[in-house]
Amino acid sequence: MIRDQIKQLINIPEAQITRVENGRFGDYSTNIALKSAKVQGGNPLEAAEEIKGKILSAGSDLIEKVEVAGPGFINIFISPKFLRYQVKEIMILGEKYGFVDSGKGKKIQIEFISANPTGPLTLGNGRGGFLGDVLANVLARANWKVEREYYVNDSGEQVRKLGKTLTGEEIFYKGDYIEDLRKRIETKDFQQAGEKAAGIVLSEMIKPTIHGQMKIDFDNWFSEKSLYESGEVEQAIDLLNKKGFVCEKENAWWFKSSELGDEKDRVLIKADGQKTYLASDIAYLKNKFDRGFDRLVMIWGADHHGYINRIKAAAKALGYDENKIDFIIVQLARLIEDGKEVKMSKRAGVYVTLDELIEEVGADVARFFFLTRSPETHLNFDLKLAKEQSEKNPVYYIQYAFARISSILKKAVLAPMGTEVDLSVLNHSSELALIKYLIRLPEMVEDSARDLQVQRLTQYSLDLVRSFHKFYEDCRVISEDEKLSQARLELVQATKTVLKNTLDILGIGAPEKM
RNA sequence: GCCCCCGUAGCUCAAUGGAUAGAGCAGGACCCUUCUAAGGUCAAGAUGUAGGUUCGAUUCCUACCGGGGGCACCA
Repeated sequence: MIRDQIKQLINIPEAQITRVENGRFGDYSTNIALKSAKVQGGNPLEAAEEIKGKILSAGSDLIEKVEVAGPGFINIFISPKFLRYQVKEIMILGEKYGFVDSGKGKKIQIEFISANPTGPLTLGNGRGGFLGDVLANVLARANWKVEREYYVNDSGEQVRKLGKTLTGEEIFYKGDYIEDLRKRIETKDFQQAGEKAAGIVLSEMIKPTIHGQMKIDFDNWFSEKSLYESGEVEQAIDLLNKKGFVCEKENAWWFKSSELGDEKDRVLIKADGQKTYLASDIAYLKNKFDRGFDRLVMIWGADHHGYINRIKAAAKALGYDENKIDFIIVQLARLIEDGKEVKMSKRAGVYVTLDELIEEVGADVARFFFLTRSPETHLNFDLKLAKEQSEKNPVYYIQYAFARISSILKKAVLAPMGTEVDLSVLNHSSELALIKYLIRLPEMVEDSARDLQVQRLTQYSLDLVRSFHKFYEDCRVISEDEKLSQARLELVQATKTVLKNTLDILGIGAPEKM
């Protein structure tokens, strides 16, 4: 990676090399002189000049020039020669271009969606769902061994409520699917009815939406019920008890989580003998750690944020490192209709399902829509507007570039295999600018795997494609000039590779024709 | 009352403490006898308010004003 190569030239481990957006200040920049002057005293400009000298004396062909600017920035310009060489590199690596090794083969699990099997998936599930899927793709490219897991809450109160809704004892859920389930389930036992219905909802509603519409493949569907059947819930409570974190109060059994950073203690076993959701969740947490993951990612809706301290407390109580857990809280989506907010409620039957959304705008647009937004922002969702705007969506802008590329390559007569194409004729500013975007992919993967911010990748895909469109406008690829044509075709081919790899990470289709 | 998140252009969103705050949509002016005009070029347009830390703040801290969510022997 280029950042690492520059870092080696500077030879200061703590130096941060950042990519510069504005070409005037070079391609990469470091503020190490400003930082070190702050710590050690002295003039940052002098320190910067010293480092500049160090870089230049290394004589690397990576460097075009180095400038000291402003209060003490060191700006580094990459040489065209090096950029052209990167095109070759992309051609050689192909679909492997953009893989990095920051994960070092360690095991990570991402648990996401995990919606209760009591009804269809809705908007909010889309947000966490696409995020989790893309995160998994990114981490896999950063050499993490990734598992995608869906936790199925097929036990507990919500299943009983579903059962009661079906037997007519009490109405908790509404919607056409409830009528449908009622016809198919004969039993008057609400427990049985609930379990049977949950199974149907999972296999006939949730899974088809996830596989068929969202294009997500989970490695595991983990059943909450199985934790009860295997005795793991009991064992987890026993273990907590042995460690002294359980006490009895008012006929219920409590987890003394307040001793471990939670605001208050939490019930594990209710006075009526029922175990709470937290009890099985602690067993689930233990199960995850025991499976040997080096890192756990949990993607939850904002309504679960208060749960973080409980799970951290449980991790501590059981003797696990709570810092191995990354909680990602995605804010809820608000449904807007005719300019006004409509409160979504599964119980009242007011919601937009993911199936509806994807049918209206398509899977690619739906994905991109959610992925461009950082998880912590509150998003407004207007289905009507989404429908209108899907015609003019950024996804089409991106896919159009891919189609253009494919069209050029189809038309071109490529030099025979093994012919050495001379890229030194690539000198146009649009050509070099495009290469600068191509070589960012490995950085994007490394950064996103580190901070789990995947909206960066959608932004990148737009920047990359904009740069290509500009190149297309400025530089005719297939022309009389045979040498130039071949060089540009190579650049177009490299662009296709990088764009395809980027779209693969995002899970968005790359059409040859539009 | 306490805790978490958000407030950026008319609208929807970006921006590891950096330099001139970026896009798309909507609106304005241009560019097709040329590899896909679902494209390109130009102009216009924004950090809720008040302080603080810093060489430097959309970003960190404090207060305030708006909006969302959470504070169960629910999940």
